[in-house]
Amino acid sequence: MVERTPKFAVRKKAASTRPAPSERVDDRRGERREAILAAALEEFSARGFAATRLDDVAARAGVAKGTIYLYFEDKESLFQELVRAMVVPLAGSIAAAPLREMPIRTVLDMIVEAFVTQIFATRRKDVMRLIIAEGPRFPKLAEFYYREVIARVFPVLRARLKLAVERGELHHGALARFPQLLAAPAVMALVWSGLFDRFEPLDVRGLLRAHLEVLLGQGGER
Amino acid sequence: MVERTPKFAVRKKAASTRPAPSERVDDRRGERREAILAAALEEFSARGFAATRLDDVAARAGVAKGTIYLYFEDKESLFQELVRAMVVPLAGSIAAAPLREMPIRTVLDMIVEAFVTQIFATRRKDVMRLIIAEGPRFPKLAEFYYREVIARVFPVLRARLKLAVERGELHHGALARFPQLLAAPAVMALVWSGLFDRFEPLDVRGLLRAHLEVLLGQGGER
Amino acid sequence: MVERTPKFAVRKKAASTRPAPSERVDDRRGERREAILAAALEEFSARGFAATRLDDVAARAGVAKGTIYLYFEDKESLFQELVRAMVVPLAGSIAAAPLREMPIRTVLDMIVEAFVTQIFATRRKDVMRLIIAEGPRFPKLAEFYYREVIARVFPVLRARLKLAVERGELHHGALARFPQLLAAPAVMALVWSGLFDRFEPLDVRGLLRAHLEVLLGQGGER
Amino acid sequence: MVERTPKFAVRKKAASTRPAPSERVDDRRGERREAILAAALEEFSARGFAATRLDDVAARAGVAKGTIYLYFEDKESLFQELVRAMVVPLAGSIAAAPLREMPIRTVLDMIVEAFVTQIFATRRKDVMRLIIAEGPRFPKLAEFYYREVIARVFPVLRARLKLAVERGELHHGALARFPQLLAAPAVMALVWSGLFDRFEPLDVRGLLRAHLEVLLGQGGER
DNA sequence: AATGAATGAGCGTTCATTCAT
DNA sequence: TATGAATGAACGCTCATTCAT
Repeated sequence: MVERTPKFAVRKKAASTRPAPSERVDDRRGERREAILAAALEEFSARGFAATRLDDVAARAGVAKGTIYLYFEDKESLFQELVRAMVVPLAGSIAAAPLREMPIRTVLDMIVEAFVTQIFATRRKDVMRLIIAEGPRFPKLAEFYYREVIARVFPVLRARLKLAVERGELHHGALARFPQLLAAPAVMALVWSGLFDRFEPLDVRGLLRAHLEVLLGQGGER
Repeated sequence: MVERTPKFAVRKKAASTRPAPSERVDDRRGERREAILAAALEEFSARGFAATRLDDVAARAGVAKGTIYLYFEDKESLFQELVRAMVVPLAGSIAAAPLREMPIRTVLDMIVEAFVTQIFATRRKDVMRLIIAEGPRFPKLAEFYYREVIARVFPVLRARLKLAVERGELHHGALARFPQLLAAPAVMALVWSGLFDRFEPLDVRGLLRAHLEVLLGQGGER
Repeated sequence: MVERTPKFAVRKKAASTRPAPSERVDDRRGERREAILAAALEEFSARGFAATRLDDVAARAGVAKGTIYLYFEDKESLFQELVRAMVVPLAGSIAAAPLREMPIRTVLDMIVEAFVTQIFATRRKDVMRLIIAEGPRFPKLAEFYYREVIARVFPVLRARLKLAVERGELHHGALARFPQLLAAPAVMALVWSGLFDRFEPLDVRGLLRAHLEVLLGQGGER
Repeated sequence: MVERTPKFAVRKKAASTRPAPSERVDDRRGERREAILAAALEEFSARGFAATRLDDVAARAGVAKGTIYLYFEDKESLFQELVRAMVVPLAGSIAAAPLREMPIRTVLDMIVEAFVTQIFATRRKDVMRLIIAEGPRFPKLAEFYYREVIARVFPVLRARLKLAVERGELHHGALARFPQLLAAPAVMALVWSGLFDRFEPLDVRGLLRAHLEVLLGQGGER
C-alpha cells in the first residue's frame, strides 16, 4: 500500500488564477485520477474486487485501459487507493470534534447524524461495504482501516464514554468497555441494506436513534 | 454437518450390520459431498467466491476436478448449496424454542449463548461472513437467507420483545421496533473478527453480554 | 479398423428352438451391440463424430456408459463399426445382380430404385452422409468404403456401361469413362437434403429419373 | 481474399506515400484478420469444426490465442465468417454474367471452367467441403449458403436453361426442372476428392466436360 | 458381464498486464 | 502522456476412458 503521495489536500488549494503549465498538467492528472477512482468505486461496489474488469473501469472513466496503469500500479493498488481516498478525510474530521464540551446526548446525536448524512447517504457507504466484504482478503486494507480509523477514533470515543459514566450521563460501563457497541447498528445498517433492502427496507436513522434511546436509558415510544 | 472431518471417517465403520451395497454407496456419496462442501467452505472463506479455484477445492477435498461436477451443477451451485446446508438446520432450531415461557433475560442469554457456541465457535461463522460479503452479488443467496432465517426468526423475536415490553420486562420499545438492534453486535462481531482480530481481538461473548446489560437497563460493571 | 469379427451374418441364422445357454448369451450380446450401434447412428448423425457424447449414446441404447467399452474398443471403433455394419451388406447385394442380361434402361432403373428405397428411405442415408462428412478425417473409413464399395461396384458398372455403348444402348462414352457421373445425382441428393430440405425439399426419385432421361437421350417432359 | 500469403507481406511495403497512422493500423488489422481466417480454414478443413483447437489456429496464424477474440466473437463466429468471406464474392460474380447473350454451350463451358479454376483449384474447395460436412450441424450456415448462393444462382440458371430448351439448344427439360443436375458432378468431385483421391485421383475437368457432352447430347469420345 | 462413479487431460474463453505507436 | 492491440496464464467445465464393485 501507500507509496503514492497524498495529492488530495494539495490539489484542493491549487489553481486560483491562471495556473502555471505544470500545474495545469497536474490538474488534468488529478481529474483523470479522480475519474478513474470514481469509475472504480462504481464497478468494485457493483461486482466486488475479483469480478471487476479493468476494461469496464476504463470505459466508465472514459480513458483507455492502459491509462489506468499510468495512475495506479495494478488492480489491487487501484482498489486500495480508492478506499484510502475515501476514508482518510473522514477519519480526520471525526477525531477533531470537541467532544468533551458537549453533553453526551449531543455527541451521540452528532455521530448518528454524521453517519447517516456523511456515509450512508453518500458513496462512502459503498466504500464501507467494500471494506467489510473485501477486508478479510486484503490484510493491508484492513490494517490501513484499523490504523487510520479505528485506532484514531475508538480511543477518543472510549475516553468520552468513560467521562460520561463518571459524569453520570451514562448508567453503565458497557459502552466504554466496548465502543464497538456504538458502531454495531451502523455496521448492521450497512450489511442489512446491502442484502435485504429489496425485501424489507430499513429506516437507518430510526434504527440508530432507537439505539441511542436504549443506550441513554430513555423510554422512547413503547 | 457440524464439525467436519471426524464424522466422516467414523461413519464408514459405524454401521455394524453389513449394510446393503446401495446403502454403502449412498454413504460414500454423502461423504464425498460433505468433503467437497467442507473444502469449498474453506476455500470460499479464504478467497471469496470469485477468487476461489475449483481446482483448489478439489485438491483440498481429495477428489479430481471433474468429481465436483458429479455432485454440484457448477461453481455457483456449490456455493449456494454450501450456504444452504449450513444455514437451514440452524434457522429451524432457533424458531422452535418456547420463548414465551421463559423470562426475557433467559431468552436473550440463550440467544447470546447460541450465537457464541453454535455460530461463532464453528465453521458457521465463516458461512455468515460469506453471506455478508457475497450476498450483495448473489441476489438468490440474500433472498434465500432472508426467507429462511430473517423471515422466520424476526417475527417470533419481535413478538416476544413486544410481550416483554407489555410485561414490563423491557423498558423501551426500541428493540421491538428494530429487532435488528438485537442482532447488530453479532454482525459487528463477525465483521470485526474478520478484519481486526490481528490487531485487537474481540471478546465476543463479552460484547454480547455487555449489550444485554444495556438492553436490560442493568448497570453492569462500570 | 477391423479386429472385431463379423458377428452379423451368424446371428441371423441363430436361435430357432430353445438355444443353448452360450447361444442365448451370444444373443443378448448381439442385441446389446445392435442397440448401441443403433443409438450411435442416431447420435453421430445428429451431431457428427466429434460432438457426439458417449453418454448420450449409452443413454439412448439403454446401457451404462462403461458397457459400450465391452463391445467396442473406443469411440472411433464404434464409429467405424457402425459404418461397416451398414455398408457391408449393401455393397454385396449390388455387385451380385446379373447386369449383363438386362437392358441398360432396366439396369439404371434398378439402381435408381435401389438407391431411393434401400438407401435414401432408410437409416443408410445417414450413414452415407456420415461417410461424406467425416470421411476426410477418417482415412481408414474412406479406405474401407473405397475397398468395399467403390472398388467392387465401379468396375462392374463400368464394364456394363462399356457394353451398353458397344451395343448402341448408350450414345456416348462419357459414363463409361466416369461412372462417377452416374452416382453424382445420388450424392447431390444426400448433400442437398442434409442442407437445404428446410428451404426447398428435393424430389429425389424425380431427380434421379430426370438424370436417366438425360443419360439415355430421351426427351422426357419438357 | 484470394490466394493467401504473398498478398500480405507485399502490401506492407506497397503504400508509397506514407499512409496516415489509422490507415496503417487498419491495414494491420486487416492482415491479422486475414491471417487468422487463413489459419482457421486450414485447421477447420483438416479436422472439422468440433475437433479444431483455437490454440492451433492461433499458432498457425502466428498470434496469441487471445488475439482471435479481438477479431471474432467466438469459435463459431470465426467459422461462419470464414465461410462468408469465401462465399459471398463468388456468389456475386456468378449471378452477374450475361448468360442470355451467349450460346448455352458457352454458358456451360464457362461454369465448368469457373468451378475448376475458381473453386476446385483454390482454397474455396475446402470451404465448399466444410459447408457440405458441417452444414447439417449449422443451420445458420446452411441457410446462409442457400440464401446467398442457391437462391441467387439457381433461378438465373433455371431461366437460362428453360430458354435453351425453347431455343432448341437443349433437347430435354430435365435440367431446367432440376438445376441440381448441373451441379451434381461438381459436388461429386468435391466429395470424391476428399475421400478417394489417394486411391483413385479424379480428373475433375474431364468429369465435368464429360457431363456436358451428355447434357448436350453430343457423342463425345466413345 | 454390467455398472456408473471417478478421473484428469483438454479446450474455449477471459482478463490483468504490457508495449509499440 | 495516452492508447488499445496483443499477450498468455489461468480457470470453469466437458467428456472419453478407467476401474472398483
